[in-house]
Amino acid sequence: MPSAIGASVAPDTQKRVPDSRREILDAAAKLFLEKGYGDTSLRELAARVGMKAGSLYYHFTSKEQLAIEVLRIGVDTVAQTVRARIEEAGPVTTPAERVSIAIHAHLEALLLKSEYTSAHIRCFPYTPLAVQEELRAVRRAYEDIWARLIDDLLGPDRVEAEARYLRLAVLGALNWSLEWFDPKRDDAGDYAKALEQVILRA
Amino acid sequence: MPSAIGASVAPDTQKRVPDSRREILDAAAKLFLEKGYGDTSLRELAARVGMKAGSLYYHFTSKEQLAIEVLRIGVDTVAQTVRARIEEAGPVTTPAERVSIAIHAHLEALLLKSEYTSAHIRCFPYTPLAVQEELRAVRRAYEDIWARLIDDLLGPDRVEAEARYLRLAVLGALNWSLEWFDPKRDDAGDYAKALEQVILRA
DNA sequence: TAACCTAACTAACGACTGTTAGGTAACGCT
DNA sequence: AGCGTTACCTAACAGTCGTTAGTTAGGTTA
Repeated sequence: MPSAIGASVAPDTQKRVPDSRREILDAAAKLFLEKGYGDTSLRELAARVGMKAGSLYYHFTSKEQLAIEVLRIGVDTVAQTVRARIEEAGPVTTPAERVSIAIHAHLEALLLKSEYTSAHIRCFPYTPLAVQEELRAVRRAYEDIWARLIDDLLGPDRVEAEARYLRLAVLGALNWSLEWFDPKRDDAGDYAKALEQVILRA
Repeated sequence: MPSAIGASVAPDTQKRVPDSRREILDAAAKLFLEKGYGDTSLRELAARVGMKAGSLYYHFTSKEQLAIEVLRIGVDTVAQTVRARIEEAGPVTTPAERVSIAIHAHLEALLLKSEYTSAHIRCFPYTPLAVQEELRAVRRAYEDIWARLIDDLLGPDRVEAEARYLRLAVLGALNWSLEWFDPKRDDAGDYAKALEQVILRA
């Protein structure tokens, strides 16, 4: 009776096995976000997923490797979110429209969607140098998306240094929201709109 | 020969005694800035001022108290810098001029003047709750300066929520500069001017 | 059934943490 | 000359850290 077995398997196809690895990554992202890298202990992390500290080493070779993986997912998430939203808007958008879309998408990933992204933004600077090295490429790739967006916005007779400062100002206004955003009080979309208004007047 | 003694004392009046307490605070600010609160060890801090860890307890009652003192100096410095610059400009300034002055002053304190201020900005969120509690009032006082500045800029028919978002966006763009500012490449005044241009178009 | 793999466990290592108690030189004041 | 204070030291406490070695129960495959 293979059909009966097949039928009984069908309803819960995607995670018959409790995916411990993903659970660890999820919990690590949350802990890194709320405590930072150095103050996150593997024992507390293990406890949150119902394990002992030593068992984590079955899934990851070291705390640094774990951090690399978490923070990489963080950048990838926000980068893919922004790219996807711009793609969805079609090929005939103005530079200003694309900047607006990117602002909304960045905040969506940072504040609503991904603890990985917020963990990255918050604790990257206090991570061991080996971790920072490992993430340089992915971070650079995401920065380049914004460099392109801002360059298009300012047009061909922009001053390069000013474009850079504008980009960093926008990213600062976006990322700093982690420090004050309160879901009970604030709305990510509202803030995106406010920010978009300020920027799209130049 | 009291006059001779008096003359010999005069040249070095202000710090005949090497002010260890201030040296510790200075070194702590630097360490908090580069490593964060949790990863700053009292032994390394002591080593930087030529002491042993236990000796720090002659000057401070705990690591938390030390952090409170460092971070408080950080806010006080930036608040006094901003207030002083606005004061210097005289009583007949426009709201836009005052915002411009505040932007320059905030960046001056954050990036050039005070490791205390940058230490505060960078590691406040990862500080023990007791420390955060202790600093709530001073932080609030500085926020209020900016709330006033932005309110004046937007005028009486502003929307309260939008004023708040604008204020947080500006402070985000300012504070985030800690993450990318490189004295060899960047100029704090230039960034201030770029930022001022973006903001004073609304 | 025997061999192997998976996913966890326990127990311990050495290093490091903030903190405290007690000791000790050097100094100013009486 | 002696006393008290200042500003440090040494040594240790109890606890935590990341990490490793060795073990074990349950499932899969030969």
